[in-house]
Amino acid sequence: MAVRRKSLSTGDIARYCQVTPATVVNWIKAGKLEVYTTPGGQYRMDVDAFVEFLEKNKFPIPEELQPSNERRILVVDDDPEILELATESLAEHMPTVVIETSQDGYDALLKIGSFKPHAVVLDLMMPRVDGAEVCRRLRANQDTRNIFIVAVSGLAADNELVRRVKRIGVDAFFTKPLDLAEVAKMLAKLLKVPVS
Amino acid sequence: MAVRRKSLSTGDIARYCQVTPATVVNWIKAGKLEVYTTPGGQYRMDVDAFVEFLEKNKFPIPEELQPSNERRILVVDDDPEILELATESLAEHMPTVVIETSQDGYDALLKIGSFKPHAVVLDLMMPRVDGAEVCRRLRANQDTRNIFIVAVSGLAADNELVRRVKRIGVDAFFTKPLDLAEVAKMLAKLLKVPVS
DNA sequence: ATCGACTAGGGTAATTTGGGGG
DNA sequence: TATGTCCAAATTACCCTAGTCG
Repeated sequence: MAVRRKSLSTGDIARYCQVTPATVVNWIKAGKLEVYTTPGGQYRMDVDAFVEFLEKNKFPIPEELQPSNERRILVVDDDPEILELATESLAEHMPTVVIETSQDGYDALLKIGSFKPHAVVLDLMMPRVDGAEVCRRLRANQDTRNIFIVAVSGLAADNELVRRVKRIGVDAFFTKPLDLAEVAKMLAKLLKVPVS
Repeated sequence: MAVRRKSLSTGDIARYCQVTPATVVNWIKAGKLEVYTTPGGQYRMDVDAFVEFLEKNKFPIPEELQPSNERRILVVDDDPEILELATESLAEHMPTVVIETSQDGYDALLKIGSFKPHAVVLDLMMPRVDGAEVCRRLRANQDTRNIFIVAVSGLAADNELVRRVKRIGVDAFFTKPLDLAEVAKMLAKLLKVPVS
């Protein structure tokens, strides 16, 4: 089940059902879909209602909509020591999640594509890769825009890079040195998993 | 933009089985095909279920429905015009492969992770991302080291960047302007697919 | 006679295209 | 600016029924 997403647009539904958005609108106008509209006049559908609809019509249910408790987190930092500490701490606080790591931005992007994490803990100061740009790309990309981004930086909160990242819209921001218990708490809250 | 369909209509099935759509509907009504219906009342069949059906009935399985034989190519270039030209040309020369595109290095890395191409056509001169570094990372990573890399550059072959890339070990190198027929020939050879 | 597949027609569904506003 | 969405009209594809063929 998509963690972040609670409502779907016509485009989302269209992709899931392998039809065009126009067709979805037809369904809505024919009263076949239980939707509501935003003040701006756009249709939204509840994920649960959509899954129910899929089941009723024997549609194949996409993997990310199927109930599953697995949560995946990718931790990115170029310092292997921090990486290990963070991983251990997060694993201890959230025993149910699967954690992977990357030491640089290139590997992180590759892993995001294949590992499909629900959340990324991202050190913005990566060598040779622009952390803010990575955030922007993740938000711009259809397949990755629902990934929670927890940004980490050694810089102060009023730094230009940091401001840029916040404008992009990360879900949390921490400064080094990291309070790993706090990071774990935030991740647990975002992913709705138990924390210990 | 050869994108793989995940669901089939009666017309699609009819073409594959060399019968008329009406006959396919008969099969469906006789319960021989496992389908679902859109809210509008049109039949859809899952590709996997269809392949299973074909196997059970000893039908020959069309190339493009065999995921195991599927060959995927990712084309990366920041110039959308070149991207389109290249994609069209490659698709024409190698009708059986699936082609995806990226306009920049960040997206390329994400796509390599998720799309898992068998070959990458990589313009080395990407904005904000070091093309040679991407090559190096692909070669260093266990999951990506077997991806064929076809490097492309506007620079002459004795340039420093080019020498660096060649040292890393790409599978082919082309200079712009591209001879797309030659690129297709090389890719076909690397991937062992028929070329037309 | 029966069965499975094709044909033809009317009605419906889905896609395509282009334009406009958030 | 770029993306996603909404709408409407035109086009293509599909469903159903009844009838035909072998």
